[in-house]
Amino acid sequence: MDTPEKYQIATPISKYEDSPVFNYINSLSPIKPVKSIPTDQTFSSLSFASPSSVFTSPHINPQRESRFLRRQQFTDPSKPEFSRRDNDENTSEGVLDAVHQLDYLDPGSSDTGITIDPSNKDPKSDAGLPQSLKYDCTSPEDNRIPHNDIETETMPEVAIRPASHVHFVQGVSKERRQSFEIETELRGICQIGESKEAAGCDWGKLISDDTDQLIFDSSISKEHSEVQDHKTVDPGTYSFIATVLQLPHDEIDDLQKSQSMGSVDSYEQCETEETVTKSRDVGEIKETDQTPAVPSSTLLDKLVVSDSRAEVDDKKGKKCMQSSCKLGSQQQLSIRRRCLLYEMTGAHKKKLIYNSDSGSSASSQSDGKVSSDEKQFMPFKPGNIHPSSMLAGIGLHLNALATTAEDGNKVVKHEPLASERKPISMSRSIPSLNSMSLGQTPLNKSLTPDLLERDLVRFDSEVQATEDASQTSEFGVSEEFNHGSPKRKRRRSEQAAENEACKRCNCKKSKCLKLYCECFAAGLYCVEPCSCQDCFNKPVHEDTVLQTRKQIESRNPLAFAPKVIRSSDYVPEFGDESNKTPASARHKRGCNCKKSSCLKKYCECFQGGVGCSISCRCEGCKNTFGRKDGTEEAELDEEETEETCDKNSLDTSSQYDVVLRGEEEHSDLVPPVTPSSEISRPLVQLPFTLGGGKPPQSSLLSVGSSSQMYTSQKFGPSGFICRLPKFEKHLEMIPEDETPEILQGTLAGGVKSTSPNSKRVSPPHHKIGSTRAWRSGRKLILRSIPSFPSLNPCQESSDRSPGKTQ
DNA sequence: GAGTTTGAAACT
DNA sequence: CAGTTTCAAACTC
Repeated sequence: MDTPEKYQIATPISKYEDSPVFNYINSLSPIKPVKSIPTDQTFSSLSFASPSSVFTSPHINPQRESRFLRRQQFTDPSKPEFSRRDNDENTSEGVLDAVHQLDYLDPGSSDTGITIDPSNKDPKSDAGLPQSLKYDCTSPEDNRIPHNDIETETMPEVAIRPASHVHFVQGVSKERRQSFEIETELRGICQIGESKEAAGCDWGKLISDDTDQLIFDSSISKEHSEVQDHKTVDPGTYSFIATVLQLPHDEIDDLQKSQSMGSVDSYEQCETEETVTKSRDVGEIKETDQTPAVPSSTLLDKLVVSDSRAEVDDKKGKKCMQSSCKLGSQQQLSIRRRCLLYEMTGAHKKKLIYNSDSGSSASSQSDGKVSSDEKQFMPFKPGNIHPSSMLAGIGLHLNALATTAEDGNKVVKHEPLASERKPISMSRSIPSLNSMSLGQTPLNKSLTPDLLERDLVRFDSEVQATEDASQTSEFGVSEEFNHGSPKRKRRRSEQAAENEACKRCNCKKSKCLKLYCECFAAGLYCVEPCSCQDCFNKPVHEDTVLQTRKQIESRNPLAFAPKVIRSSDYVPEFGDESNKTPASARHKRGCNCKKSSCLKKYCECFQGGVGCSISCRCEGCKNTFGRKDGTEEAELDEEETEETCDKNSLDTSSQYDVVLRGEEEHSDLVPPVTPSSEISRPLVQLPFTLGGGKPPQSSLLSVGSSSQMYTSQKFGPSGFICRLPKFEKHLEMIPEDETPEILQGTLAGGVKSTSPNSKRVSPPHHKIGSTRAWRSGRKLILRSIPSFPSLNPCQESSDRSPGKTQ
């Protein structure tokens, strides 16, 4: 083992050295290069920029870097790929990966006795790297010197990154696919390095590098002042770094704690502690820098952190496991992961799941228990529902999201309402956790789809808010950002409840066994209030209902999925609930309105409180929530979709700038979005048809497909691009989740802003790593992406369906 | 509450 | 995949 590891280690190092970055560093003076900052041009270059160019012109990169870095950071969670992509870039990720790897190794190693490694690492890392990191964060000035050195190194890396980013975006899906392998390799390398004590050093370097990069980025993005960089460094970066650095600490702490604690409890504690530590870091960061951008960045960071955390948690969890009892079965580990993830996203989700599964009772659980319960439960249900999957599910079913997002509070409320109606439980059939999570969740869940559609937006926003809150809380930052107004949530929930309560069908010929029937479509049994005739949608005819459902699903797996899809994760940044507005959601299929101008409930988009998207084939769209052209809702009123398109085309250049801005601005941006603000919106339109067709698996769609769907949706709307223009102007921020996707989509799709009217530009349904998509937080979208597809070619649109690119 | 309009769902 | 029919909600009166 050791020998090979050493070799590997060497390789990584060599990579770094070999990497253009290194050369770069060597050639360049370490001093901050530069931050020439952001010239929008860079963006253009970015879009076009080939990696090589990047290498050649570090300066340019730096500019990008700031933004990109942030983005990357945001994306980081998902990014393992990035790291892989560019080994050089890996610094931050690499660290994380290393940590993960360590964790991974740990379990196995633990048996072998390797377990020691982690401890070793931790101490080292703590002593060496972490401190340095903290140092940096706290006192940038002091650190400067080191930073400078580091920066020099990072610079090159950063420069590289931009290119990688572009590629990444485009080829995310592919990369993700491959990312596994790459990650494994990287991890292996990192692990090796770590395993060696050199790892400690490496770690330190890595961390320092990361920090530097981050700092650098921030500095670049914000200002020329290099020194300030330290101060200004994005909280996010800090947090990110901190998280990275913390990992070791956390691990150590966790180990200690876990040892003291024991099994599950230790887990929780570990997590909490981690969160605390993170929060601390965050706090430090905040203290150091609280630039306006901070909030957003912090949020992003949080997201990222959360991701990292998830990883860390996993690690910790594993460690805890080992230390405690070695509960150690992989299952347990998986459970923990899940738990962690859930926690990250928010307990509410967990609750929802519970609720759905167990029924109302579960949902009612007091918060106090919830945590424990959740964890316990989590394993069961979700088992299927992996966090990612959950998200996916959520994405699929807004309903589910709504319910989940809302958490116990809402859930409780809703359930009663729903309770009246019995959801059609596919459970028996089962398999279905997946299905459940995906489309069918609604059934189990008391929540009616109606709510979903109608209230989805609300819920979504709420959910996001809750998620944010949860995340923030974890970080400790929540206070600042959390604005989540429980009140609003409650209102929404109540409203939703009302809606549900009111829901009833009036079917006469369909026997309530077709999607015409709202009850059936919602996965609910008809109830008294329904005035349907010859209704078969009753528990008595359960078999019939289930069969029918299956048939329908076989035709269209997403038939029972919520029609309105929310961007899911996009977590509104600080309390901007405004972001949560319905706008964030999109109708999965899009409407086909011709006479209603999408201003009446005939329009499903309008009904769902979401704006029309590219996927819509509506004519004369005036959807107040957002036009299909991409105009954001608020703006929508004006219509002129075409204009938007034109703008888009024009914007391309400007977009770049905007995009860049997004990073910082978005923080500020916090779009006050009215409900209409689509910023938050995911743009997503579900391509729905995964491949134009319907995925074969009906109920099974579930997780996998669902997740995919979800992601794809996000990506899907190539039209997205069209919106960009406005976005740029109005919203610069885009949820990370979306952004990457969007970017991908845009890149891949090449945007076809050209035909706003074009009725549906079929979004590429790529299913990029679904899991990641929801994950974290938001990333700023690089709006910079020019509408021109031309860029795409570089980017490997190949990943994405070529169709999009057009 | 009846009739009309509308667009999704279902069918061919 | 496109066109048509069926259906039930949304809307109007």
